[in-house]
Amino acid sequence: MRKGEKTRAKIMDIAEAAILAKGFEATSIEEILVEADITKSGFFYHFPDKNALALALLERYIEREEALFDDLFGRAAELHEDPLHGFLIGLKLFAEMMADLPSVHPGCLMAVYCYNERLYQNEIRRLSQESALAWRARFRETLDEITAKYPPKDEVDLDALADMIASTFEGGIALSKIMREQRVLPDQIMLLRS
Amino acid sequence: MRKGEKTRAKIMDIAEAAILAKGFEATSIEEILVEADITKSGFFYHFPDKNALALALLERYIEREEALFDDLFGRAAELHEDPLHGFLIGLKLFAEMMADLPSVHPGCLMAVYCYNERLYQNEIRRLSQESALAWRARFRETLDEITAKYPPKDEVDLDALADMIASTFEGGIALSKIMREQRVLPDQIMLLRS
DNA sequence: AGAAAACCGGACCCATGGTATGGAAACGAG
DNA sequence: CTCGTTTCCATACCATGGGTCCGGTTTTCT
Repeated sequence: MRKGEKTRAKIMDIAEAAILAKGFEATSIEEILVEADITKSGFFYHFPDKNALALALLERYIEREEALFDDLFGRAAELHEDPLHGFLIGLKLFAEMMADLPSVHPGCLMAVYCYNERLYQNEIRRLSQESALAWRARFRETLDEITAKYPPKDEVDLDALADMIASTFEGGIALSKIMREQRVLPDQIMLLRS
Repeated sequence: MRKGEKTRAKIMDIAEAAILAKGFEATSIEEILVEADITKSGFFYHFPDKNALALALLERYIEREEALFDDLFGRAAELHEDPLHGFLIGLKLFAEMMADLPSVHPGCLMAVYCYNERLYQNEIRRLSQESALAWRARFRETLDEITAKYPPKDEVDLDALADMIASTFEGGIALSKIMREQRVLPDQIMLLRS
């Protein structure tokens, strides 16, 4: 029982790195087998097909990201009582984390899939959409707290503002990758703070 | 000479739509042949391989986008003498255009390629990077004009600010696609104006 | 010890990208 | 009208990669 999960995790680690680096279809099962030192049968024992792998990766990715942000903004909230300042600290922590990456951000799995969307993967599309809505809800909550204390001068669509945060991440990651400049993403996050 | 270019354009039109909808690798040459009503030989007469098609598409895409923005912000600048207001009008025009699309934005080719980057496509990576730098330069120029007239209160990195515009587009497009909500992109652009 | 879990081996199928060759229409310039 | 170039078509073929099948073997847990 334990061994199987270890192999499964190994496959997923290798696959995730390769997929973020090269794209989903460009990552062959064959190369995963070689790196994981298993056989084709071994792979298909864990995953019925490549899509199942993609789905499992997405699920794990979303879980991890949410855990990361829970931790990050949780710590930030502890550091500062005020919701606005807590939020700003959280963003700063995140920007620093991104700036500390060994190279440019490896990429967002959701974006990879959204730009590779094959029709038959509707489960993946659903999960992505659901996750994006969760992000909106998460930041919306924070924004509600903030605006309760600091009413904005003029009317703003809080949902759109919440989306702006996730959008900045996605855009920053994409631009970072395209320009091959690591600074872009953290810069964008810091700009968002203003 | 003329016939050939027509066929070539036809192939590219079909391919672009399919690639934006499904991704690069998910778009088979076969389906393009069927839709364009040509044979395999016909295809490979125009493009040595699939990568050449990808490259040609990217080149055309970048040209079109630049022409579009030249036109958009050119018209906006004519409408208003002031650089800041001209710029804001340009953004609004763009947001309206995006909101008027029949469905969600089909996607950005650069993003598709950046999330599908195979090692051997360095020409594509180079072109994307170059184009992104051109966007930065373009908006940087506008920002220079604006800040010359309206000096910002506090120090800002104008390059990062210029990147923010492209980043908002990329992020907005990605989120639009992921959430399958058309409003997201224009909303983000309008938010950028503030 | 014995059942279940976690693989290995290898043969096989099919879709897809790509090559090679030998032509046949279509078209433009002289 | 003709001749060469451009623009394709037809067919056969190859390699790679996803995926199936199935029988066997080792590991692990109870």
